Amino acid sequence: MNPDPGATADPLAESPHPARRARRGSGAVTLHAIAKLAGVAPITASRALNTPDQVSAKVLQKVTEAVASTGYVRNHIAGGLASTRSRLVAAVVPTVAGPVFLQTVQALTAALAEHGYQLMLGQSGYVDSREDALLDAIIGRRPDGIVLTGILHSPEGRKRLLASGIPVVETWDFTPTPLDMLVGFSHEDVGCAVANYLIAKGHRRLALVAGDDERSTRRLHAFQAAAHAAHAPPVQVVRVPAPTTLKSGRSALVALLAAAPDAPPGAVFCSSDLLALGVMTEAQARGLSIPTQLAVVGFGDIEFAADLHPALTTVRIDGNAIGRQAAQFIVDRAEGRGVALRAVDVGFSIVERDSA
Amino acid sequence: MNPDPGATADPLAESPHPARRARRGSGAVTLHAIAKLAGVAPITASRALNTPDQVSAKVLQKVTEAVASTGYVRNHIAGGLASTRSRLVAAVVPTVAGPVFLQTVQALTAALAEHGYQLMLGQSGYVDSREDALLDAIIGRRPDGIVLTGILHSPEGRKRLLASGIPVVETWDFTPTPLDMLVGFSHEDVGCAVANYLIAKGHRRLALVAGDDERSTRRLHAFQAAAHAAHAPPVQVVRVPAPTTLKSGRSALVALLAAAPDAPPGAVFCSSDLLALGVMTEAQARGLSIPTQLAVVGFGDIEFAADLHPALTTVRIDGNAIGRQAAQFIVDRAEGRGVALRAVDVGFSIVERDSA
DNA sequence: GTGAAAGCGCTAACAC
DNA sequence: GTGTTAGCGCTTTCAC
Repeated sequence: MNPDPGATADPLAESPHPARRARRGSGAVTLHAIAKLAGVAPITASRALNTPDQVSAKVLQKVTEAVASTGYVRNHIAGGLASTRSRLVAAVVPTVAGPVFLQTVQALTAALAEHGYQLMLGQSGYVDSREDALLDAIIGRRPDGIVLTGILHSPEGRKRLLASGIPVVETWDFTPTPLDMLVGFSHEDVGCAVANYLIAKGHRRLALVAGDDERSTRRLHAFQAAAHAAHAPPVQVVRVPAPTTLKSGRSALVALLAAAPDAPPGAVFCSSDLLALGVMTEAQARGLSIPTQLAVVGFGDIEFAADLHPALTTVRIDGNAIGRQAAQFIVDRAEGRGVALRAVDVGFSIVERDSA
Repeated sequence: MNPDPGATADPLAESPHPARRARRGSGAVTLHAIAKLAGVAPITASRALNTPDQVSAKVLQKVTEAVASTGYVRNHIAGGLASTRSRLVAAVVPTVAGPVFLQTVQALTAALAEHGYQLMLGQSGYVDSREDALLDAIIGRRPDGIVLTGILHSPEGRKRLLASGIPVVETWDFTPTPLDMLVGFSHEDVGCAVANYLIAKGHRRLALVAGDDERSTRRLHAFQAAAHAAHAPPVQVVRVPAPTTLKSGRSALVALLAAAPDAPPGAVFCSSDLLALGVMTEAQARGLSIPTQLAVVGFGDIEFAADLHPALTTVRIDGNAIGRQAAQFIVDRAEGRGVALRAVDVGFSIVERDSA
């Protein structure tokens, strides 16, 4: 495999021990070999790679050459053990398949990579049982930080996380009692803002289609409260199982129409853009005109929301900003920088397009 | 932080060295502490955790109790260094934001977790420059395997991967010259099959909207060849930049219609479902009826393809199977099991719905 | 600016 | 079935 022998093999041959045990090792080039090639101590080679300005130019050059000639790639596993800094960060999502957290994961991965950190991905699923095993698997890798997106169900799990001493960033929410650090926004404010937006547009008969997860529920309650405060009639509600799909959006509109044939809603707020697309699809299939007969507002500002027909009015969350800020929090903490700020509210905005 | 002192602190106090250096360690409970608590040697505690049937029931119980009482979580970093098996697997995708590889990543993550492996995620982006740095970051973590989805641009990178000796699985393709292991399907066969399908449906004027990536190009060529073989008129082609979007699908249909106002295509094959949704959206906006005036075929069978209106006819790839098989390959290799098979063709199927 | 020694926490190899 | 020993490959501490 290695077309360049000689250079890498010899330095190890003159080991002082007269062959006691045969321990295999990985066979890869080690920092020791680099040091020998460069004629310096291992620690000096280490410094040349990690903190180049702590060594002389001559040493730096020799080490660099040795690295280039051998194709050495440093072993972060060993480094992590010695320094108790793995430069690994874990992200936990319910599932990667959903479109919601993708942008966050993408931004997180990219931002971490810039600082030399690597992302580990864990899926908590929608079942509690897996969560504990996942947490053990993660903590066992001693990441320098854990980013939580979506909820962590078990209180047991929260305890374990806390006990591990690993920095934690919770995202996509803005709870009053964070585990550690927090990057998110208020779901209550979203529900309230959308209700007021629709009411300001002249709508009275409001409806809401929402997943049965906790965050959607919070938006729902705030939405209802705002409608009530504006003296609008009671909000017509349909809950669908999470994760939300286009299909459940279609069914939800059917249910909505069937429930009140005489007084159909004039506007509906969906707890995801996919749900909204489902509502729009069903409306179109039934010849219901949007936004004239039914106004639709989504949530998430999915990539293609602007290009739908009609273009979807929705709530935009800056998933990118969340990912970047989460990365920043963890890197700062790992680097030992004292962070004054522990919670960031990235807010949201209602993107007004054609569907409402 | 830890509300349960006493149990964990004492065993370490009687260290034989009269305090020479102060090395801090992580402060977490170690296997040594567990062993002391259970009254056995560290290696025995290790065996109790890793290979429980190699120890007596009594020892197993004592160790289990010690683990429970201290909340011990084993350090995989240290274990990985000692055993040269990190139980980490890297997956490289162009970007997590695209819907294409999500199912694969999800299945991969889940399947690996079942075997005690954890996924590291790397984004190669659409720029070559990042690739080398990413590869170094990955190899430096000494994963037990690397799963490649989407193309690896640089031949330099391929060389590095090979030299690292890490098992590699390439996915979503079936090339004749794999780096190592392979799970995918033939893009040529897809292009050919779709062309024949449309022709069998009586279509003659075929069009194709495709991303400018390599795989789409291969489908494109096969599609053209099959159309030509069936004596159909030349295929009308529009290329769009990768990653494909709903928006570019809309523009593509505009371009298609503008290019041949007198002889519009009767059927169009899109290189992604998102593109197909864009074409359908634009068609609907223009009052063009699908499938009567224009038949549309997508690629990928995105989650909501069946629920669109009209339901989208598309090419289904079993991303789940790809992810699971890739995990199997890597676990088998890591476990030292000789694998006879090194390449699996998962095939594809045309899912006939209403749009074509 | 450079180095020697020790050891991070675990497991492979060899005993018994 | 269990223990002893050495050491994975790196970085920390302390010393020059």
